[in-house]
Amino acid sequence: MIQQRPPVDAASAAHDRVYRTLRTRIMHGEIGPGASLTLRGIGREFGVSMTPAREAMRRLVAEGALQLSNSGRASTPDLSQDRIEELAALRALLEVELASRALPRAHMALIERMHSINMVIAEQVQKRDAVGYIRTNLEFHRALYLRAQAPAMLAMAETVWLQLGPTMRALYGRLRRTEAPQYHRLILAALKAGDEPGLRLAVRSDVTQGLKLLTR
Amino acid sequence: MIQQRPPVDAASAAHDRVYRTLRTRIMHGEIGPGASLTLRGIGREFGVSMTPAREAMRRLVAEGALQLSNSGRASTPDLSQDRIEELAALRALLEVELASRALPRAHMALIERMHSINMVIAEQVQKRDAVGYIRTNLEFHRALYLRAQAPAMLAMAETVWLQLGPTMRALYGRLRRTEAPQYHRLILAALKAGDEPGLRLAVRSDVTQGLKLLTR
DNA sequence: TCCGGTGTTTTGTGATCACATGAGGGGATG
DNA sequence: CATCCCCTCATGTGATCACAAAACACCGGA
Repeated sequence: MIQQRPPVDAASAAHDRVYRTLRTRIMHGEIGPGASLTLRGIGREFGVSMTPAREAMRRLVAEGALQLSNSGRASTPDLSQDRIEELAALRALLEVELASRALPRAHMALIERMHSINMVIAEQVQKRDAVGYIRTNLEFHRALYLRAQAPAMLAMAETVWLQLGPTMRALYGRLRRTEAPQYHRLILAALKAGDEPGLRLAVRSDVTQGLKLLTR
Repeated sequence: MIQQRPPVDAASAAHDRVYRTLRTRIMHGEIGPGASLTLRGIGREFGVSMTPAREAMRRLVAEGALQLSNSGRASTPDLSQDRIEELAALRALLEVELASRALPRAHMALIERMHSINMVIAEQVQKRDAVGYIRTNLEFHRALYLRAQAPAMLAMAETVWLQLGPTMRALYGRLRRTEAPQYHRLILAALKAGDEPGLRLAVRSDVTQGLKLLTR
């Protein structure tokens, strides 16, 4: 079966489509830690050959979304506790700064949108929808950080999210919670009040709370 | 010419060798901003086919070391001033934290080694060796940050170095300086004294000094 | 029942090729 | 002399194949 499908630009190229799909899957915790991916398997799923599958995989490995065994096998990372703590510290470092930069640009429309996103989070927590919870939680944070006008910094934060994706899934899957994240309310209150120290503290607390549930 | 060279592991694979060589070249400023790379050109230089050249290029693009035009052409990034400021802020954020974490583990042997590295920097500044200066300067910082025992954080800092590589070259190439970086002495003094606030300030100053020379 | 060896299958790596597209150059026209 | 157009060549993309090595399953012996 010889098919030459000529994509017009990189955004619609096969390797990019594979990359974006897998990236979203991993970031949202749809794949558990330690799961292994094969080039031919990916190619079969997406209806492409090994070449674009390999490029997508390499890209994900470069971002830390996948790790390679010594023989070239790729799998989602199974993070050690030290690594989890380090990535949480990175999240705190980057996201506190992003929130602080976004604060002067956060108007009422944004705060209202974040509030409505938070409502969706509450629903998903009640429905025990772990993947939906992770996705909407990231959406909440990203809505704020986009206002920071700092694309490189946001990209780094997303890379950390990506590395934590499978672990977050495993964590929240074990977790039995019924209430929405408490610190999101603090974030919204600090945003309304224009309280920068309060915002920094609220973001830092929100980011590190998940870690505390794991370490104990 | 059909040759099948079977590498035993990923570290000795052709694509990895190409990747590491290009990465070092970009990080050290051996390639100016805006220079374009072609798959066949890379393959010709390294004696490999387009396949490993493409994998190396994708990896470098994922790390921000290269940027893609809308038609898939890769070139070293020509950063806007906003982006340069953002990356400098990221360096400050990450490296201050790395230095702070390394401080309790910085023994006399490390400080002496950093001092001798600083001597080499002084020589290279006098010889107007821009590439050597960048390389040795990074070695100075990395020697310290390795003690922080935070591999993910160090990897992020190196990613920022990588993105700034070509721009740094262009910057220091225009720069006419005769003395070694002043803030390195402050860093060493703070390390000897165990002075954490002083160390944070010294690292932040050292990281952001290059930016100031550009913005004015 | 558990362990080691052997043959088979799966998997990653790299080379090569066809194809469409974009870039660059040369010439004609204003 | 500048500008637009067309043609050619170079370049990225994706498919396919050969090969080696790792993983796996199976089986016999202790």
